[in-house]
Amino acid sequence: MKQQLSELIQQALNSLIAQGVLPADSSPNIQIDRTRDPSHGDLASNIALTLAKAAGKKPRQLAEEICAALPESNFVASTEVAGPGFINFFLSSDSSQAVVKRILEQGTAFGTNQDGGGRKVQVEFVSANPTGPLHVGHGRGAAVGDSLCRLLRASGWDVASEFYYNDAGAQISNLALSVQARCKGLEPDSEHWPADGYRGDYIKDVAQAYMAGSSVAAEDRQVVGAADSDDLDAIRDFAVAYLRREQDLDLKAFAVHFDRYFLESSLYDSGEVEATVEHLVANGHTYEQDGALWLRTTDFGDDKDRVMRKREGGYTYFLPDVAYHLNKWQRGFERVINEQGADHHSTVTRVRAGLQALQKGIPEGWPDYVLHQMVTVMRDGEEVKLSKRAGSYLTLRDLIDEVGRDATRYFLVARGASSQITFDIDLALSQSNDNPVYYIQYAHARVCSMLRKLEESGEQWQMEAGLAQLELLTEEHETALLRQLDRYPEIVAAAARNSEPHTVATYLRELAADFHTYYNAHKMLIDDSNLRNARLALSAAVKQVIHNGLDLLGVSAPESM
RNA sequence: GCGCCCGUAGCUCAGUUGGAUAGAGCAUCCGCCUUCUAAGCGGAUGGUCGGGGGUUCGAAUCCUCCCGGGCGCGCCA
Repeated sequence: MKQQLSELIQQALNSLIAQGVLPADSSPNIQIDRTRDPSHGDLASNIALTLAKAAGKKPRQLAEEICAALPESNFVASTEVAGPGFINFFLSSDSSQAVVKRILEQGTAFGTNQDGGGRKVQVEFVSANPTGPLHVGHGRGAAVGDSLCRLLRASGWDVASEFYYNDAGAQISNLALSVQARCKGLEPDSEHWPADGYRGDYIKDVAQAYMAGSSVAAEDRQVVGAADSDDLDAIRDFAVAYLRREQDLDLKAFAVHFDRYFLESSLYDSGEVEATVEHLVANGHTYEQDGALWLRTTDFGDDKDRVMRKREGGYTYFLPDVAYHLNKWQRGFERVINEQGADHHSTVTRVRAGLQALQKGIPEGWPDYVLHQMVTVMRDGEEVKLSKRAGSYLTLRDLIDEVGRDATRYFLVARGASSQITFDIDLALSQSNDNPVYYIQYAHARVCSMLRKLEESGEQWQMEAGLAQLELLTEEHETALLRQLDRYPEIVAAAARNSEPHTVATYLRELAADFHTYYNAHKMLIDDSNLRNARLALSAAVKQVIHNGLDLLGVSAPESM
């Protein structure tokens, strides 16, 4: 619709240029917005405001001339000049009602677009190390990242989701030592407890399973406990598998799927870490100091240089990070989005700098990052502290068990990633209006309920008849809904383009509100079958869009509540 | 001290990427169930968009300087 309007305006501008009203070199990008206020029409353009100066005319006068030059069109009912010089477009009722037909014909495909053009994009998210269960912060990453994948898929991208985890560094050593300590019967208070050990009770569970010779099957591996408290390698392998399985269960409960789990250790096994070092050295961006090997990342925008190889010989996490991203690039992902907690934001410039130092033609701003801020969890009016090493530990699965998957996902994805959020368990548990997800789902269930009710009375909703009678939808609440429905494809496209899934949640809240208002103002199961079929067609369209939108958020659309 | 994020109604947050009179939910107050699910609807109250400058036809939005909060600033990840 915007596209068509844009063409109309362009034609008008062309004829004004031909008349000499506008300078020949004026080629503005034509901006068209949806109006906030229906009295301003359906769409509006500020074109006259931006061109007024070049034309040497007052904006309103120029707007009048543009309106006069607009070609006839069957989808614009009228235009008017308003305010400082906006051109407001009122769509014909035919064209605004047609959205219902498009929705019902396209079904789940309505709202999708081809912006991605089949190009490959990779989304990396969660990427928690296997040192403990997933917490609410990971949940936010999972909700945002998975929704992002769904949005990109809906926008024509070839999406690959990936979970990267460190199974080679110091944290894993600490994990192994902690489990070993538990195997030997030590408690965290003991003087022999490992210095940076993990103190949580779940470590005891791991140790018990290991000593019992349990078999553990994770998404990407299977391990049997060796029951030998002196075999640290066996303990490590078992602990990693055990905690990986726990995370698998967390993610499954959250309905989040990954196409691939990428192990840091594989970068060592394949020699990619070593090759990356050699390449950086060969490029002359490194130097030795204090017995360590440094990369001069300050040449690429970092605020200080970074150590790649420690004095004692091992690599820092930074180097495998660079090797990993080179690996992504070489796999052909021209677009990569890393969804992470903002507490790791310092890696952004570092990784990009490392990639630039490789001189492989990787674009400067590659990859993209979506950083989510912290989640504070409240219970009984008090903050729940989430320390992995301390005792009390609220896991993502606890939360899902307590408040439900839909509410948890919705809450974590409904707000902009860059704002800190408070997850109030009591509020989420209250099953009241405080849970907007129910409000949206209820709108969906209401439509289902009406259709059921109609069938129970021996009637059927006739879609074709409804679509043939859309002209009957002239009530104010109906035109408001039509306007709202028409926005949906733009919402999806913008959310995917800007990596902002929360805008879909905001939109669905508004759509549901418009529907509830409509539902209360007008009766749909009426004797007049033409009007009934038309109203049910509109309602079914709302149902479809809510279904599609909730699916993008990973939230279910129940038929009854 | 340096870097990134944030500051919008009493509370939680939106704000269509610079547009017209700044919105929603919760809370408070007043109404609506013999009518398709009241997990709903209607109305009222509530704001110097943290503050000062600047950019322009036009700023919550962009620039700058302050104030306040969060997170980083390891040869941890």
